[in-house]
Order: sequence, then C-alpha cells, then structure tokens
Amino acid sequence: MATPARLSILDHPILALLGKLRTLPHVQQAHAHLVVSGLVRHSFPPSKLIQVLLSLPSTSSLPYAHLLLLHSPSPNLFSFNSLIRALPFPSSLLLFRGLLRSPLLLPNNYTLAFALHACCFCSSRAEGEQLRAQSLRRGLESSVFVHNVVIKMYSCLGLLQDARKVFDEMDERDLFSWNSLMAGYVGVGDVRMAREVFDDMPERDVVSWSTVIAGYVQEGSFTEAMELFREMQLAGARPNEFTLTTVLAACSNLVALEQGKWIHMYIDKAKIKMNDRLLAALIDMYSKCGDAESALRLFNSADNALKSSIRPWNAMLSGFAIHGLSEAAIQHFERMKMENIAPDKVTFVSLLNACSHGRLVDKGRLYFESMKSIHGIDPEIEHYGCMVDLLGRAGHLKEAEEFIKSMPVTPDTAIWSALLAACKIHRDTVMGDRIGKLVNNSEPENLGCQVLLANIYSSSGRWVDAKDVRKNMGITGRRKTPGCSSIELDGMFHQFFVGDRSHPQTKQIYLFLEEMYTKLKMAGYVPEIGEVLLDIDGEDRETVLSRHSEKLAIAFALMNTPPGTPIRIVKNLRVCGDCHHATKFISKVYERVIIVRDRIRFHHFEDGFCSCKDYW
DNA sequence: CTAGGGTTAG
Repeated sequence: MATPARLSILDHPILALLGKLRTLPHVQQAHAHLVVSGLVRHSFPPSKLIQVLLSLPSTSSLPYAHLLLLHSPSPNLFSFNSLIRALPFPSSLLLFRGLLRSPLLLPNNYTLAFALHACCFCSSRAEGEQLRAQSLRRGLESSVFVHNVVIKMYSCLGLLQDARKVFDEMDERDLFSWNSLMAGYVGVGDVRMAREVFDDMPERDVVSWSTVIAGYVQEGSFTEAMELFREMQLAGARPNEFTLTTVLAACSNLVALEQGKWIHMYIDKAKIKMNDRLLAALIDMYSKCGDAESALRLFNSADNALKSSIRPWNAMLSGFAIHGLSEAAIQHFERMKMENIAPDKVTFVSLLNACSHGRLVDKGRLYFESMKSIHGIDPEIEHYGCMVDLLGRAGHLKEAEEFIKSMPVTPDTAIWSALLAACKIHRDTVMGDRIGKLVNNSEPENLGCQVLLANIYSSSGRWVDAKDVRKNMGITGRRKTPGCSSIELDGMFHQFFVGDRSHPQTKQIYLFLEEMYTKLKMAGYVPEIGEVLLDIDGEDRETVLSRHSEKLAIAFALMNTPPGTPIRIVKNLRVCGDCHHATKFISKVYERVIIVRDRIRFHHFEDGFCSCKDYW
C-alpha cells in the first residue's frame, strides 16, 4: 500500500492537533485515527503522542505510552529516551536493553544518563558498572552531565568512596557535581563530610545551602540547621520553598515559634511559591510550637488547590492529636473522607493517637479495623503500637497483651514500652514485673523499658527491686537520656537539666523555687513522691522533685516574663506525674497559661486544669 | 521536542 502523503507527512492536519491533546480519552481517539490513517507507521506521530502522554497527570498514561512505543513499527530515539526516563525500575532498564538490541538506533548521552539514573534503584552495582563501561566505550562519559549521574548512582547505592573517586577524577566540575556529592554524603548520614564539601565549594547556590541544612535536620542537629540558615542569609543567598520547608521542620523541633512566624512572614513578603509541603510544614510548625489556633486558621484559609494534597490534612490531623483535641481530630478525618482525600498510613497514626489521648477505645478499634477493610492499608508496627497504647492506657491491660501476641509483626521497643507504661499508670506490678523481665532478657540494652520497670517498682515501694534494675542498667554502661526542658525567651533558648546549676540565674531560680513551693502548698499542693526512683528520705525526695527540669524552666519563665504572658516549655521526655500536678497549681496560683510540649503531646495548663484531663 | 542536584507529616 502506498503512503499517499509520504513527503508531506509533517503537514498532515492531524499532527497539528496532537500537541494540543490534554486528556487520555482524546489521546486514545487520536491514536485510533493514526492507526486508521496509517500514520502510526511513521516515527514522528507516535513519538508526538508519547510526548503528550508523558505530560498528562493520569496514572494510566505511562503504561499506555510504553505500549505505544513497543507497538510502533519505527520508534525514534527520542521516544526511547523519554520513556527510559519516565518508567519505574526495572521496566526502565528492560526498555534500555531492548533499545540496545535494535539495529537501527544507537544510544546517545541522554540515553545513558537516564539508564544510569535507573541503576540508582538496582540493589547491586553490577548493572551500573556495566553501563559505565559502555558509556566509556562510546566516548560519552567525557560529559560533566554523565559524570554527575554516575556520582548520583553511586550515592544511591551508598558507595560514597566510589562517588568521591569519580568526583575527584573529574577535570571539569559544575555546581551539580558538588551538590550531588554533598547529597550523597547526607544520604548515608555523613553530614560532617557533606559540610566539608560545602566548605570547599568555590561557589554555592540555594541547593547547596538547602542540602546541608536538610542534612542537619535529618540527623536532629536543629540548632546547627538554624545557624547555617542564618549564615545563608548573611551570605545573601535567597532561600526558596525547599529551604524554608526544611528550616520550618527545625523550628518545629526547637519550638522556635518566633523564628517560625518570621519565616511565615518572609514567605508572604518574598512571594515564595507556596506548595503542599510548605503549607504542611507551616501548619506543623504552629502545632508543634503550641499554637494550635494559628495552625487551624492557616489550614482553613489555605487555597483549595493545596488542600487536594493529603500533606496539609495530615499535618493538621497530627496537630489535633498532639494537642489532645480528639473530637476535632475525628471530625477532621471525617471531613477528609468527604473531600475524597484518601487517608494513608500517616493519617492513621495520628488518628489512632488522637483516639488514644481521648480514651476513645471503641472508636480506635473501629478505625483500626477500617484501615484494612475499608481503606486497603495494611497496619504497620506503628499502628499496632498505637493500639497497644490506646488499650493499655485505658486500662485494658490484658487485651493489650493479647493484642501483642496476635500481631503478625515482632513487637519492638515502642510496643513493650507502651505496655509497661500502661502497667505503671494502672499500678499492675505483677504484669509489669513479668513483661519487664521478659524484655530485659531479650533486649538487655533496652534502657527505656528498664527505666519503666524501675519506675513501676518504686511507685509501689519495691525499692530493692528498683535498685537492682538500676544497678543492672549501670552494668550495661549506658546512661538514660537526662530530662531536659527548654524555653525560648527573646529569640534565645534556655536549657535546663535535672538539678541544673549551669544557668547564669541559677541562684535566683532556686530561691524562687523555694518561695514557689510555699505558695503552691498553701494552695493545697502535695508532692507526689512516688515518682522518685531513689530510696531516700521523704524530704529529700521532695527536693529531687523540685529540681526537675520542667520546674526549673517554669520558675525561670515566671521570673523573666511579664504577668499574664503564656509560658511555652518543651521537654524531651514525658512529663512526670508530680510536675504535671504541680504545674496545674502553678497555672492557678500565678495566673499563667502554661503550654508544655512533652515527647508525645501538648499539655495546656490554665486555672488549675490541664487540657489532657489528667489522662496522658 | 528530552538533561543532572535539595523538601517528607507520627
């Protein structure tokens, strides 16, 4: 059959339309036309269709494009390259091998770069090595571009020495080379090396700064992250939405509300492009800095387009959960479903946490069941952990233990800690004893559980047993994380450890504490000395309690802020029973709102009451 | 008509 318009194929009226197609059904119609008209046998029309398909958001357009390529009688290199780039591993590499077998097409440097990039997802280096050899043979590796992909490939495989070697041997490096190497070090958790590379760079762009800042955040060095962000501004580099998302995460962790607010203002003022991650980071920052109202205001006023992403929803849900606003969390979740946002596993962690903090045992059970049956999400260990916490904390200790036995996954530290914590709350020393010993035998290095066990013993007066556990802990040679509370005052952070005497105002703080205790006792406060682990006299135990980091921080705040100012404290551990009890009295006696963020959630103390209703 | 680096909720 003769092709009627062989010479004027590019003038065919249908070709002008191909580039304008915007939906999958339209592409399918056009495809049918190409088949009927015979145009599908040429290389350009299917190539154009593939290009259009790859730009469509629909998830089925990628497999469709793949099939179109495989069925094209004369596909071009451009189509191969685009698809090798777009397909997931290992389809990408299979397509690349298919291309190598084709006698008509020779791979170019694009092809090799995309194929090398696919090797990031290989479990072994063999595939990548082979491709490198190939690119050398074809004389393609001389390009900086291909070298940079090789650096990334080695980094993805965790082979930083190899990545470094390629970098060192390059005779020409650009910003991408430096940034890829730094990202490689960050990826394997070696932020120190990343920083060294950063310091050696001849020039830096926003990605260079963001990469190291993100590295600090990932390893939990939030202060270093903030410091580098400050240096970035001094250097005159303009942060973008990536940078700010990361810096906001640092603010959240440091409870740096003032700096977080500054970033929010900066985003508006500098017209930083808002996206779902940045919005979620802002919501998270306000929540984690104790300002749940601002978080909600921001979420409610956010653009609907941004709320088609699950991130802002999850950030808000987690905010409700950590603030103990269980009913609001559940309403939020129901609203989410109404808006057709499909919940994911993160959603359920927050939702179950919210149920746990609100003692909503039945609701929690139902939601847990619905994960698999309605939403098709397999519960993971975190979700099982939430359930153990929910059941145990509400006093269903037996059920919690049975639940652990029936789990399809091996219980981890978090699960045992949740059960032990429940034993402590409900004073079940028999179960606590049994579980504690069980964990002790299988994981002797698990200090968290041993602390809990010692706590269980001492709160029931079994001093000898408590002492034994502590002695064993000493043998393992590691120390428990000390309690630490911090507070932001005029943009400066003040840290307090238990019995800390390092603060410049120590003398005044301790004097203030004595006076505070007198006032609290007059208002009816009785210390909960069962919280003290040590076998010492009652009066001394009271002294130990009075020097808990949280009380030092509150005393410092009361001394240094005007009456009526809310006090925001962040603790690295759970708040202890006595501190909780005392803080309620402090909020009443000193007429202050005190917001304490502990390791798990917030406590809002006001007028003698706490938002957790003494259930935490 | 295609390139390579950085964001990630509990």
